[in-house]
Amino acid sequence: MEFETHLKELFEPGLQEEIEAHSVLKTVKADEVILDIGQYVRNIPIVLSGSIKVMRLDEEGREILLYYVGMGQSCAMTFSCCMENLPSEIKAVAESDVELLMIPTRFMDEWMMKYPSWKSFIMRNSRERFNEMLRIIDQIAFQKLDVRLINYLKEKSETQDSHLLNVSHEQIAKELATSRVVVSRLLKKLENEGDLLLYRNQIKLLNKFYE
DNA sequence: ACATTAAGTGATT
DNA sequence: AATCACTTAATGT
Repeated sequence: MEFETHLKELFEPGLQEEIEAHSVLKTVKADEVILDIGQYVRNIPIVLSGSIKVMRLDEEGREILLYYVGMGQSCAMTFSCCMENLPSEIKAVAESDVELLMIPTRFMDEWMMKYPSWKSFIMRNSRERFNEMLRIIDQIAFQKLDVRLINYLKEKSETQDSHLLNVSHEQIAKELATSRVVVSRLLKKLENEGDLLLYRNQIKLLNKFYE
């Protein structure tokens, strides 16, 4: 099974033996709940095949997708939960049929000290997760600002009754409560898409902008 | 020619 | 998205 080959690249020999000795292989069918909110984490899962979706519930009990955990990855939330022995804040469901390697949480501390590769595995996972969620948040926030900027420009051209706006990126940033760099990037994107032209202290809105 | 300010970019968090 | 650090372009003196 590719479980062996995959782990050999990831962990040093001593740790591989420990994993084999202490972990339990578990297979989960698609749509099966692996970890529910409020449950205590007893095992650190490592996904060998398939993928898991991790979500949380909002006030109305609707499910919000946080991220997917794919092969060779582990769930970052379980790390923090099991360290402090706190109940899970998240719900994990098998997206497809999944093969999991379940490692009892009691090995966390010990392996952390003993095996550099375990530590970097945990670190890498946390970082990947963090970056992925950051990207999602940025996309949502970015779209909001994108719309706000476009509305701002439309309003401005209306009140000034002109397609040529005399305004600096810095001024716009101030009005939209953001940074100049962000405005510059957004405007640059609009320029590349052919919606407007940029000059120093001036922005020319093209016909395409109003479509 | 030199200083100052606006805008562009890449990398990081 | 925000911030930093740095570059490049435009303007003013």
